[in-house]
Amino acid sequence: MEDRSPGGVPVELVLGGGSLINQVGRDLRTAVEGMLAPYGVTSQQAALLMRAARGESSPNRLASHLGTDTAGMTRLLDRLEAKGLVGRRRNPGDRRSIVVELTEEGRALVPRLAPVFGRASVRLLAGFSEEEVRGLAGMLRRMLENLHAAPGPDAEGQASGTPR
Amino acid sequence: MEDRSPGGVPVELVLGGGSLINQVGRDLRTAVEGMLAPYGVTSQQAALLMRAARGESSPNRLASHLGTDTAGMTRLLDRLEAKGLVGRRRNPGDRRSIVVELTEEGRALVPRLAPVFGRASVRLLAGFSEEEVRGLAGMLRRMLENLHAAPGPDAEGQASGTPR
DNA sequence: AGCATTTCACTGTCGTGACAGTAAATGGCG
DNA sequence: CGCCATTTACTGTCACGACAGTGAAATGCT
Repeated sequence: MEDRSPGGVPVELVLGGGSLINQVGRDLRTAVEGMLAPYGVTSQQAALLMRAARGESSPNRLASHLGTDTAGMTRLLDRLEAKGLVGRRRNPGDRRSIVVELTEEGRALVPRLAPVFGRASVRLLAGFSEEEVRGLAGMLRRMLENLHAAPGPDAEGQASGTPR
Repeated sequence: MEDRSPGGVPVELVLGGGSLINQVGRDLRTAVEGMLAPYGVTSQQAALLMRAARGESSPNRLASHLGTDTAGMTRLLDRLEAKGLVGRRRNPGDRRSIVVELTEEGRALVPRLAPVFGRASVRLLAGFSEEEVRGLAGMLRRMLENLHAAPGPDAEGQASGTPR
């Protein structure tokens, strides 16, 4: 399809863990983590707390929003439970599943976390116009779609409805 | 709920591990790893082999290119050494440091790895114009600079007119 | 109803990042 | 020349992310 000459593609965007995209992601994560340190939570943990505070209570669904799988969720919840920020409860309607609940302490922490992500955004995107940010977000979503599309070199066809 | 920070910045670009940037980075990594599976190496390992083949032989410098630190490098080299793809040698000029050398097997693998990254690039950027790719790369670099710039909790006077 | 299939959370394992701390080797400097 | 700060690779620890496999519960099918 409208493909591009492989030679023109900057491979450093993709190269291993040193890829630009991964580099930005990691540094961003590290920066956020530094800002969250005073609250004793990591960026994943903060993200989970904020999601859960908004009503998402199933590990399964939380996992998809947080970019991990249920295995990772189990341990993430373990750590948060150990910190006394969340609790697990059996779902009476479906006894296979679990209800994630914030503790008082967890609930109290949430309002302090959101601003951190806001400040991180501002810092990350300093000097970016709104249009650039929109363009960036759009490209990121397109890349995500490209990756989720057919794994073969001849990626094609693939309606919408990304699984995540 | 406040989903945007001042300036209309979408917080989901930054939110925890579910951030768009991290998501793309991780999915890209996973995709590349799938393509590399036949060769029995991960994307980091492949990236290291390619770098080392180009003459970079100091763990210290390799680490910076691969987006990790010397601690990560030590273990990465451990794994590659265990696979028989690289060898370590003491640097006679500076006995603190190490020279990373590809084994025959490692050297033989390198030519097969590069095309994988090329194909991954093509797939990731399917439908992108060259101009978009340039813009994307530029924005990624600017974000990197922003992150490295102001480590303070109070974003150093960048755009958005943060008062000092 | 009875059985196969799915779904869910969980456990085990591997590969990475980030950070702290260490020992050996260098280099500068009085 | 001897002392000290720095550099280099390494070890220990924690938090993830991906994948495979498990047991229990819910669903679907016959």
